[in-house]
Amino acid sequence: MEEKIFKEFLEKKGLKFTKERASVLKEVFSNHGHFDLDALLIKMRRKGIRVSKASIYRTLPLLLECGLVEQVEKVDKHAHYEHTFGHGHHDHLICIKCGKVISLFSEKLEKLQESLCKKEKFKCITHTLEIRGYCERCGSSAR
Amino acid sequence: MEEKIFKEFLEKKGLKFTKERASVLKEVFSNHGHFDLDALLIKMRRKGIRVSKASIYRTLPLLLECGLVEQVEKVDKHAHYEHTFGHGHHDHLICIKCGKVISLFSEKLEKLQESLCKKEKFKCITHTLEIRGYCERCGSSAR
DNA sequence: TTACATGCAAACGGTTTGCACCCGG
DNA sequence: CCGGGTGCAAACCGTTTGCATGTAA
Repeated sequence: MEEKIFKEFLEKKGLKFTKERASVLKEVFSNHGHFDLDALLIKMRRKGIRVSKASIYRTLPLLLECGLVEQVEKVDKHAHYEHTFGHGHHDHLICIKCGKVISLFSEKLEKLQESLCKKEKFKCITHTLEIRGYCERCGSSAR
Repeated sequence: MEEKIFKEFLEKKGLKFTKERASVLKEVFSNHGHFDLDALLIKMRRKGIRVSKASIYRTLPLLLECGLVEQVEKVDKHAHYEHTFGHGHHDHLICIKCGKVISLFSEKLEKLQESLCKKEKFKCITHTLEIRGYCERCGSSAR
């Protein structure tokens, strides 16, 4: 369970599992799909959970560091995230019209990337593949 | 030649080919490799070329739009760019230690992406693959 | 001549930080 | 009790913009 992973991670670093961190974690895992920081805050406020924006900003890097959350780039100008638990690494198709994000994972793609890194003697840690274009719905009406 | 492409692009949009735009274009194409806006400005100042930061900020989107420049994401917190003329689209390996950017292009990778898009009925316009890790030099000394 | 561009400096807006108080271990 | 955490508001800083002036076509 994600809470256990997070707790152990914090403990290992001599950090505390506070109620604020617990609620951010819980909220992040309560929906699938990507989110941005403001949306997260708003949803938490609606549920009556009190956390400051600063705490969310301070918690997210920890979640990234322990691998429970990944960053999705370039949806718009702020950072977007999504939790990884239960689906692991994957890539994204981002619709430049409606903003929809389609996740996909391709074993073949991962393998190919690995071999490209090997060719360059590059030690791959993470990667991000983002394909921008029009989703099925927007594709037909696209200019 | 890139200047011709840019001129035609501007003309088509009813915009002007000013000396500021010309010098930004020239500077962008005077070195290979990626750059950020401040570095570009500093280099231009050193050469005695006077352009305001605002003009560079206003010129770069045009260069992106006409495909002469592409954006490289996530090197650090500001936007990085590179011109595409003479090498076309390619992907990046970014060293998270020294910041080195290795460009690579793989036909196989492009084909694979295309077929993934087709499967999702997604009309691909652009894509970005960025692999972060350690380059050969930093890989050995990495913690 | 007349849009469109430029330079400057001010405004923006997402993210980070300093600080006084709080609390998990 | 102590060292890390929180909330708040201010500071940051890259990017955008308003405006008076300049200039390509």
